[in-house]
Amino acid sequence: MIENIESMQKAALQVTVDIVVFTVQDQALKVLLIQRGVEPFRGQYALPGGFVLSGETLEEAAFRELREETGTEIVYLEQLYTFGDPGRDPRGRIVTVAYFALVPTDKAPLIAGTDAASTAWFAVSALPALAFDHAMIVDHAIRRLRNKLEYSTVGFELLPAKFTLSSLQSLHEAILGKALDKRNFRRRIEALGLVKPTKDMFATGRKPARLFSFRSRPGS
Amino acid sequence: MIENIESMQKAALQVTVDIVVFTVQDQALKVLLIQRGVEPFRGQYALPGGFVLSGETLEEAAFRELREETGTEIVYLEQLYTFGDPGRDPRGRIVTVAYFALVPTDKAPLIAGTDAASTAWFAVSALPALAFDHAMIVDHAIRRLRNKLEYSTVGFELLPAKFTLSSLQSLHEAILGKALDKRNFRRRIEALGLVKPTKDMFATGRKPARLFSFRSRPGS
DNA sequence: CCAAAAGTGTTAGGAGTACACCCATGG
DNA sequence: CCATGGGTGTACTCCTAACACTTTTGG
Repeated sequence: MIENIESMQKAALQVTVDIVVFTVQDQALKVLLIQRGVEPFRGQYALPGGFVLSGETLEEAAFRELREETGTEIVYLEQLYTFGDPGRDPRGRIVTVAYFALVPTDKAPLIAGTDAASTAWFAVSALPALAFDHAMIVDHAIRRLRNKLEYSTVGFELLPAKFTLSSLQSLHEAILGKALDKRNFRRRIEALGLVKPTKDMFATGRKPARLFSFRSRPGS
Repeated sequence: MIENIESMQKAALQVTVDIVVFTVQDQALKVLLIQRGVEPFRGQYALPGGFVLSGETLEEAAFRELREETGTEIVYLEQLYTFGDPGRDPRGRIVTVAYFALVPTDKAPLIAGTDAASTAWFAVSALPALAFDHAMIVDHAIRRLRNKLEYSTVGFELLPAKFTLSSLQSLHEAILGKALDKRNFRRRIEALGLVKPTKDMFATGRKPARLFSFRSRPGS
């Protein structure tokens, strides 16, 4: 730790949070981006984010920026990694704490945005050029999300309260970018015990599908 | 991202790095701590660390602080988590990027320290009270280390260039804090293919033990 | 010859993967 | 009646975990 005020001053830096917000729409994993209205990188897309205020935690800053910039209702937020190379921002030394967030498909706003020129969802398979080092941040976030899906339950948060197993499967397929075996998928989900059948059916295609919901706590 | 200089200034914070340095000595997982010479928390132990300078990356800051404060030769460094709650440091708003590091047993200095009052290794099972929120940071680091040991090769870095399988096993046991089955452990290590036998034997106890070394690249 | 650590195989259970057919419904 | 997505079971492989005895050496 530091031993005197002088070196503390010397080291004062800017701290931001940037959030990689994911949702799944039309069978594709998508990221929320904002088109910048000012230099640098004017006109290019960037992650939502902004400076951390003195009285708030890093998480609070992330929530606040999302609210202000996109009006998005987040259901999951997790710290990702901190990027702090000098030169990552042409305006000066800025350290950013990156988060990743999930929004349920049915709550993902098509547009919003208060202080940002324009916000839009982009499929991760077709991202535009990104400002700063945001391409690297998005890349980290995608890897983390895919990774977590294999050993945890992250991703469940992207669905509405009641859902079919087929929709859960296609959600996983969209995130992972590959097809999954139906029987193995259902067996694994059942073994996790995090989901329970409801009385309701969903009548979309031909045969009605059972709707499931999340079990809040483990145990029956 | 931010849109004007004014709010940038408003948000200027202090950024530090803190490093949880692990080694294994005497069958115990240990952490390097420094006794603070100044207020706040004067006399209490804290993690090595300090402020990030304007021209260096976060990693470089971590390496520099370790060199300056402890003279320790690190073989592994990984970013852990960023802690930034207001109030975590009584001197003001300080965001710290925590790292965890590993030092080989044979290179862990018993003492060192240039600008710190006194440095010492503490077994994680018997830590003193720590300054700031450092207890929480150490806790995160231990969980991460134990976790990584089960699905990766982190921890190998703690051994000298040539080592016996028994010493590798007791290293793992010290980190995990539990006993492992000798045959299963050897089978798993062999399956990983990261280790190869050398011609040398080690004659400590009664029956001499084969010395192994790391294979730098996968393949024969 | 004995104490102490080195070294070595087999079996059982669980998790993941590959694979194909019948069912219920709306049009 | 048929097209469409819903729903189900079995066999194989691989990884993990439990478990005990023989070998080599120094004293």
